[in-house]
Amino acid sequence: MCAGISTSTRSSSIRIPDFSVTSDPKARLAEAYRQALAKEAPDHPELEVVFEKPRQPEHGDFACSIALQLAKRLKRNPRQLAEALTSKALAAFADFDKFFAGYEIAGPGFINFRLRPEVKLAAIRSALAAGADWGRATKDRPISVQVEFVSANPTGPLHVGHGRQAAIGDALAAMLEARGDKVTREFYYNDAGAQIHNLALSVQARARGLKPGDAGWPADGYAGEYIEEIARQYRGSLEDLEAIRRFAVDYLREEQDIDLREFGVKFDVYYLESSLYTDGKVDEVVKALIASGKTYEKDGALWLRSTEYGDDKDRVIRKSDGAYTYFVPDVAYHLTKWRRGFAKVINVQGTDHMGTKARVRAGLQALNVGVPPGYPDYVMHSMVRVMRGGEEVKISKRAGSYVTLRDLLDWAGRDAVRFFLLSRRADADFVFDIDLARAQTEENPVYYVQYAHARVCSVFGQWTGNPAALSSADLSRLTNEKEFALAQRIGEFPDLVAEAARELSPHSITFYLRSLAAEFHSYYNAERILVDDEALRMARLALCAAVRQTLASGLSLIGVSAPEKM
RNA sequence: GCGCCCGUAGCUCAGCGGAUCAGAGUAUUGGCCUCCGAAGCCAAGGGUCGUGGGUUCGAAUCCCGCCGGGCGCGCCA
Repeated sequence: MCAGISTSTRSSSIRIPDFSVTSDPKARLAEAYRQALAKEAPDHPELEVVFEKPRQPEHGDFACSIALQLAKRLKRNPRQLAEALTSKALAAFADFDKFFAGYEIAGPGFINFRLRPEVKLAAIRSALAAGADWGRATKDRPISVQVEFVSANPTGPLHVGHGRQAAIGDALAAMLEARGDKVTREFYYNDAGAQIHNLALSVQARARGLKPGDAGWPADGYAGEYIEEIARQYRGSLEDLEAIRRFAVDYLREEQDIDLREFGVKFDVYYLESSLYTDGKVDEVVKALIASGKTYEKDGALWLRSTEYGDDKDRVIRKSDGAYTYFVPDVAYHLTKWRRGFAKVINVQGTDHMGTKARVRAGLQALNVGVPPGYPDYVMHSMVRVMRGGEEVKISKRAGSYVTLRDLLDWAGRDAVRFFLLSRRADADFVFDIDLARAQTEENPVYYVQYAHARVCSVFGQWTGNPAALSSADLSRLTNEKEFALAQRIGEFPDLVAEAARELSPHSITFYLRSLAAEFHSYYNAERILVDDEALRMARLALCAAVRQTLASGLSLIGVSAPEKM
């Protein structure tokens, strides 16, 4: 929210203009127009006043099309309405001139506003004052949010899809934290059930000298090379399947942890599916579902009428052989999330788990314990294809049937992999070009952003002044358009983070960083920073310091390093 | 067959609560280092936004059909 309060004391020096304005002029403007609209058109409360930054700079800094929307409903001339709304709105906006250089009614009825340059430049002070907290916000009443991601079965190495999830989930968590919520990162292990049984059988078979395809090899056995490694290192009895299972699961969990550490992802909670059985939570859910009256017996199995809660078909709870389906622990697990007090839960999953969304929500609704209908949220991401040398890579030796996260890290490194995996919308198909990610000298977007940061650092490395003095630099010495644009871009950062967090779209951070880096590179080539004129030099250094802070803060949100040298 | 998602420049992709939306990067071509890092900058060419309708003064954006692609649709997890 717009705090609207400037806590900084007015400087006594008359040489320094007032840059301490922290009110959000856009919010003020929108509010003024909302009130004007309420007077002009009380019958149309559905109309929303939105100010946006026009694509083309000549259309000003903020633009609004409310007059056009209203004209349609009132069947009146949009330009006249724009004038009428504006005169009402500005009459109520006493210090308009303090923020804005002017406005115009353009085209069919757009209202365009131009900020005063010093308002744009004020972002520089804000960024410097905030330091590492730039872009962050605090909430009076933070909510408890859980982001569940990766959640790979301990049946093999992590694949590229898990990598995408790790990048997305960790960035989402960081963004939500930055906006003031309390975030828990959680990993759920499906360490019970048939797949784990297959894993144990596969390791046992390998240990007995069998290979995939041999007579006696388990029907759904795992063929990857890692099975052989596990079998080689297992020292216990080959008859003790339970011991083999435990060994294999521990081995693979450890291996996954190593990859995640290298990727820079840490989890607060690891939740084991098996604990849901040992704690009795699975039984509890079954009883609760039966008590709900929404179950029925058919063909020897127990079913839930999940279609009554938006699922596309009813689900089996207990199979005719007496065992529960995976549906039950899934619901039990999500019930624990609700009971653990997570007001908001975001599950990051691949689109191959599309079906679980309706199922889990339906199961929670059937329990009738007050869980909201849209709980939990899902961010579904599509699959990753890997290209190398102009060809698609489909398998790795180690995993057998898929490319691993480790392959990606070995080929391109953490920063490039993170940045790349976040440079697409989650639900967009994604082709990971290894050759591009490896390119250290050319067209690599990661280096483009990191280079901007290193460049700023390099400038500061050649300057011997006192950094503390930057905060009192005379910003009115900044007078060219590139400087205004850069400052304005910096000023957008907090809103951008808030918006990306709300929309659950970490990719917009990477796009923002590219724009910011581009504007800085352009500025750097056009103007010299370390000029002889000391006041101008200080002002430009202050701008550079704000750029550096914004790049560092943005990169940190997506888990990419901000190097001082490259 | 049903459900969800996706078709935007040669390639990889933004934009998609309509308007001021035809964009970025890359590739191609041509310029810029005696000067803070050329991993950079400046400029040019390149697309009837899959397709056909509809709503609208106005559609890449909303609605419907079709074509093409992905993922689901198990008493597997």
